[in-house]
Amino acid sequence: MGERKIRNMEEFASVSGISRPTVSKYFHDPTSVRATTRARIEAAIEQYGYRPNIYAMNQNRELTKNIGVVVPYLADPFFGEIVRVIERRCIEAGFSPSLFSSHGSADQERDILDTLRSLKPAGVLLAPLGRLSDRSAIESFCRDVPTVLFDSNIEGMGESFVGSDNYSFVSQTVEYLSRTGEPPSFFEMKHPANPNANKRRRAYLDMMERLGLPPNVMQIDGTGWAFEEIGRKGALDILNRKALPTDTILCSNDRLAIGLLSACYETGYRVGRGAECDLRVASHDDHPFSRYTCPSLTTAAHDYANVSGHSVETLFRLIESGGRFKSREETLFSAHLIMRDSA
Amino acid sequence: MGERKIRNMEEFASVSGISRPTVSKYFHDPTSVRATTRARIEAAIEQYGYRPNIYAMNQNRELTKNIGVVVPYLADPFFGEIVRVIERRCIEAGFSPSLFSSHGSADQERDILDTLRSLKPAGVLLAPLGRLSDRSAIESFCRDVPTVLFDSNIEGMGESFVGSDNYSFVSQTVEYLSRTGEPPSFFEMKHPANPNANKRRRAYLDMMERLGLPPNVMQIDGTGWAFEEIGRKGALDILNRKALPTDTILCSNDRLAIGLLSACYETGYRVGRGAECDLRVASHDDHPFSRYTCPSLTTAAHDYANVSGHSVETLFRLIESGGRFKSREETLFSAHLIMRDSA
DNA sequence: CAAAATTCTTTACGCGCGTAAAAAATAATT
DNA sequence: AATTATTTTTTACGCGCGTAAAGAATTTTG
Repeated sequence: MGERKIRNMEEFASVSGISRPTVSKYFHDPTSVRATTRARIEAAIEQYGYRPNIYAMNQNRELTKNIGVVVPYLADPFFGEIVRVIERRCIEAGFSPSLFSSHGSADQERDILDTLRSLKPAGVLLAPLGRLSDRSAIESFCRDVPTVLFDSNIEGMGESFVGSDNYSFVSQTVEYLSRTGEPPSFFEMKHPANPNANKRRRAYLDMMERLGLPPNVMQIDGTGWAFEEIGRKGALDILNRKALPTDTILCSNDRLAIGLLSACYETGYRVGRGAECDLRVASHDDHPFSRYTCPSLTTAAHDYANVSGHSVETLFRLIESGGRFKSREETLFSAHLIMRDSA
Repeated sequence: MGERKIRNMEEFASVSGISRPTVSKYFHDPTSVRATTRARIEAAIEQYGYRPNIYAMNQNRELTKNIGVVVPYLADPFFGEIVRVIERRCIEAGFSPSLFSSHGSADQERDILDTLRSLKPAGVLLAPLGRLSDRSAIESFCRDVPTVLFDSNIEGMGESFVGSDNYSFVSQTVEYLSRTGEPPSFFEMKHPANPNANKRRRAYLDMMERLGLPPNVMQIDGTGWAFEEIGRKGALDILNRKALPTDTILCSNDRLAIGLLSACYETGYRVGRGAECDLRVASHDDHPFSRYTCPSLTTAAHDYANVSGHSVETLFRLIESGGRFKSREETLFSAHLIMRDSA
């Protein structure tokens, strides 16, 4: 690598001794040219370090090799992990993932979709904000761009949804908690932004009814994505008022639970399943930090690998099918219980 | 918005009643055309929803309006927050930020730089992996693309570095801890990936010497970016061996501290500054979760706003200066102590 | 109101690459 | 070796836009 600088494909073709259309074909799909030709091209790439101009490449192509990945909140390590897997798979499959975070704002989400449209991506993996999302913006986007929703479902939008089965989360935690101690009260935000939260509440109520137990839902105030702080404030309020209905709390999600556990620690409530403990706490998501709470958090874990893996596979199938499925697919993966020390 | 679909700038120019070169000029800089012309173009944009093809736009332009943002580890909420601020500022200034995460891998970092090169960005904000980074890859990249390093410095690379003053972190925590109780031992990884870690150790040793106190450094095993787990394992080892040299521990960073606190909780060590406590723990970074550890973590906080803000401003200045500064700038922001319950 | 300054239109070319079609070269098959 | 199948070369055009130059239109200035 070094020599003189190659300016364009024409020049590269001439120094590699292959015609430009063949070189172009190679960059579109290396296996589409004869092995000996491929070797010569690759030797020249090695030597001159040439890469085609991606802007010129994409300007005519109706479908680029770009894949858009949109998450609601990047500072949440949960999405950080999901993104890592998705990115890797996209690159392995020869796509260029572009990553976007709505940062909890519907305006940003809309802007991102606008930007994505002009990137002409082959497909998009979209984890929408949820309740706050601009439905019509997403709807119109999904009409134009092959889109797979993940994490948060919005009925009818996108060609497919891949996520976790909220019922399986809650049924496992409720079953476990009520089998091993007092039945749980449910701890959640009054106005959750994420549709999964509503599914979880309904699953809780359903499970409690099925088990013949009295349900109890604590709904705390707060808006936005600072779930830990919301959970902490809400929990402090309840604990200080000594308004705990049971000695077992099931949180809608781990980030609320992290806040709640910090409130318990501050107010001296001992959390765990030992005899000396005041309170059991369990939750859902298996947030990367839930291992490090005090005590470590018993929770129902997403099938991370399958959710991210299947999202990507579905999008690849969608792209190969020309951007449309016959009917909208919904795939839900079951959770599995992670027994730790908090319950 | 609606009408018929506009295919290109030619068509858009004709429906808006303005010539194409003028329209092109407008999209390059709206203030460069007369107000009345601007109004007519903007009315047409509103009506037809046209956006120029970004690939065609960028194909000739030597400098695009793209800005690359590279962080070492996106699942770390610290970087999630930084990225949020940076993105917003870039967009406000009319740039299109593209976000990349090395996910802790030097190979990925190199690939990202390769990709970025072909994106022809106006500039790049790079938070390198540190010790693991492929120095020569970064060096050659910085020669070709105007780059501002942030968070982790690599001597001599990029036109500028913006980060936090590690000495100010450590001097504040050491001073505070040794003033209010036993002087601290230092808790860190034996082979830290991040250059800040080495600066912090040296600052610790320096401070202790200055205060005339005996230093004590505990170096734990472990590689990679799973700092919490590394911290937990290392702490468990020390606690179980009852090998704590002092009752005060200063962690190199919050993620290690989070693991250490979880180990303390597991093994029954009470952390805090009360008389009933066994141990004080403090740390550095003010990680978004350090507020929610048990007990909440006393730590030295990055000047988040200034680090991210000044990084962006510096890059803008660099771009305006044609991509080169006369001499390499280094800007360090001081930390401030956040007193919480752990020490 | 005329002259000067600014802005816009017309015309034209080029960027780097995709891609189609026909001819030529190479490889596989009999 | 001759035929056939596959791959490559040659030639040529177009994509959507940037941009330069010269002239026309508009606005500002004196």
